[in-house]
Amino acid sequence: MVKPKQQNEAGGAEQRRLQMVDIARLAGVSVSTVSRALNGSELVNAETRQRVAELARSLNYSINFGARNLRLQENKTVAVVVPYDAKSRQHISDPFFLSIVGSIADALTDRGYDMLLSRVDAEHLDLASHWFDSGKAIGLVLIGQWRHHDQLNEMAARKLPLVVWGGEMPQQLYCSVGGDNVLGGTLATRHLLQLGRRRIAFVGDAQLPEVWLRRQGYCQALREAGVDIDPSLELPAPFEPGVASGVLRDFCAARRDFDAVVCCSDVLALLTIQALRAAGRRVPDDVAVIGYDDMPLAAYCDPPLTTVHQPVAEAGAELVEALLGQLRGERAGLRTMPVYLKLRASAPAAPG
Amino acid sequence: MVKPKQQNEAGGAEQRRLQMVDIARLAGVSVSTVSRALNGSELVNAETRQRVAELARSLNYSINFGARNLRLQENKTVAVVVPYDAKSRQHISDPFFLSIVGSIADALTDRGYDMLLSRVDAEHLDLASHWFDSGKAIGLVLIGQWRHHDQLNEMAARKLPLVVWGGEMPQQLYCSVGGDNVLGGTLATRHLLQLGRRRIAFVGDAQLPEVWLRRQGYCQALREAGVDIDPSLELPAPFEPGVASGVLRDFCAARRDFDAVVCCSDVLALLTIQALRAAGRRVPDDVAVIGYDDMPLAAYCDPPLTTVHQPVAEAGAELVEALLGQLRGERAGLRTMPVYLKLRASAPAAPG
DNA sequence: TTGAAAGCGCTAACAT
DNA sequence: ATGTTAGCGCTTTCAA
Repeated sequence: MVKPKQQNEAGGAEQRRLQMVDIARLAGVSVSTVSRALNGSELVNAETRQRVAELARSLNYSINFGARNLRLQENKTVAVVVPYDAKSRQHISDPFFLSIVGSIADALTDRGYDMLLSRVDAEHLDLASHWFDSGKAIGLVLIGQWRHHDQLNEMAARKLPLVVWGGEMPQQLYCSVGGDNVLGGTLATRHLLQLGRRRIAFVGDAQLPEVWLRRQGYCQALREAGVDIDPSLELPAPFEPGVASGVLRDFCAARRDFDAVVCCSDVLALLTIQALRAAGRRVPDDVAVIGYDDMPLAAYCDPPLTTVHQPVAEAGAELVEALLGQLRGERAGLRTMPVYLKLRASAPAAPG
Repeated sequence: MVKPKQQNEAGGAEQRRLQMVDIARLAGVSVSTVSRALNGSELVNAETRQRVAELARSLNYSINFGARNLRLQENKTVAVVVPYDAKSRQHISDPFFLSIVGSIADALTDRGYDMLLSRVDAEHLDLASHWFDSGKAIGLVLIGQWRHHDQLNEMAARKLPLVVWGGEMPQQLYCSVGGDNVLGGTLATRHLLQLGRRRIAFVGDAQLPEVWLRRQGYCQALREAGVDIDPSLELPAPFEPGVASGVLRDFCAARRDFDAVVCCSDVLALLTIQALRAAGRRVPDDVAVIGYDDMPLAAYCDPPLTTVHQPVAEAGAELVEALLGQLRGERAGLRTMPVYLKLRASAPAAPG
């Protein structure tokens, strides 16, 4: 026989956690009746139901979900995983990712799900599958594809319930939800062209699918306008401020032959503005700058950022719906959400 | 008899999840042996242990933690709860809170715990106890006290394993971990006084314990310097940018009789700078501004923010240690961590 | 060294 | 309308 250790025996801080059998005894009914009452079953006498419910509430009893889930073979927990760069030991602190997480939290709560939040080395996204394999979560939401489209495809092939925030890539087997990155890149670039700028730099690491797509949009807008694409104006800065800051300063110190910049995040835009000023150039007069994400702070920087607005609030709901759809057995589709350009002072509406 | 529904029968997307009995059958041993092998028990033959472990790994088997926890009466999940303002429907998007959450996530992961993240109405912090009552989490970390010191005290009285990020208040029964708010307020104010400023405004909602303590520090520094405290220079702006922005613009439009501002967050500092500029005043020449938190972006604003640095990275570890200590039965103590002033351009080192 | 069996807290089929 | 009972996947005592 077994006598598992009671949790808090050490400090005696805690009395044994209440369970159904306690409520049953106090109410003078069987455990099944308590279970039924608490689950609002019609099978139990209304008066009894009332009495049991009140007793439970007054004693602060709340059902043991571990046991319930085991019995029911169900689980209402979703793992949300934020990749981080293990090499640079930099944690993702970009406000955009954090906003997305918040938005997912809301969407899950609305639907009665719990959210397990964790980080994973961006080089081993597949380690995230452990949440599912161990039964701790019924599915995964991954924030960003990073450099491992391949791993994500393998995870999908393994039939892992998975949704990724990111862009649509060729040969993609996994379900993704993301903003329209190509459009975002185009809108930003087109606006700068309309301002009369012709030497437009692009800041972002095109190894990342989302950035790669934005770059497509950037190139497309340049071609439309008959402006030559100059690869030397492309700066592969990572999202981490610590690294990007140096890269940008070097670039701005070395070159003055550009009059606008498209950045792949608002934080990068901020860093770019700093670097430009350090190099003695004015924003937006000498160089217009456009960010990406429209983070809450974007309106409050100086100058306020013109930026591509991403639908953060809707994103959480979309991601969660996509995951739950998959669990219902629906085909895992891709979803691209609209984005728009938010005009502010860093690249104003009127030329000059 | 019972036949619980299998999870993914609908789409047929998923095969039955592997369990110990499957491994046992394939390895030609009993379930107990598999259990022992996987837990590295000395009781099982080294060769068998090896074989079972390899089999499990090759099949991507991973133990069902729900069942294990039920059997063992243990749980390695901690709930982290971020309050939000239900009235204004504003979610906390302050980078500082999100950084703290990240730091807690790391600390929990290091110690082998999982993190359940959720939000709660700041008016009903006590609802967070549901995570514990339901057995979903062994304890709670709450980010901020907000206006409900009382509720937190009640939760502690109920013997809920709870740690709160926040300040030390009189009559406090619950365990808190926080930066030294009084010191932070003092350091900021003292620095402004050293710059020769005498009319120093204070921006923050003193109904919140942390802000209240910072205000103590502010008042103390003023008294030290023999400067009168002018209550009309105290502006009770909330942390939500949407609301605070308007309040600050009105204030800066109406008054020019101040030459410095102590803000209770970096976001508030940013908003203050915006409002000052809109009113035609220069930062730091006309008005020096000091923020609070030292969020990652603080160095990259314009001007870069002089701010009170909070020990975010250490905070996660402290919070988690405090919680685990409580679970071990140790006295729930209060912990105040050092802060320091990070000098940047919004209130520079040298006067004038 | 291994297996059989009990039981963690809960739900539901089956009895009454 | 309520009680009895089996069993969800696991660990561990007990027996061999």
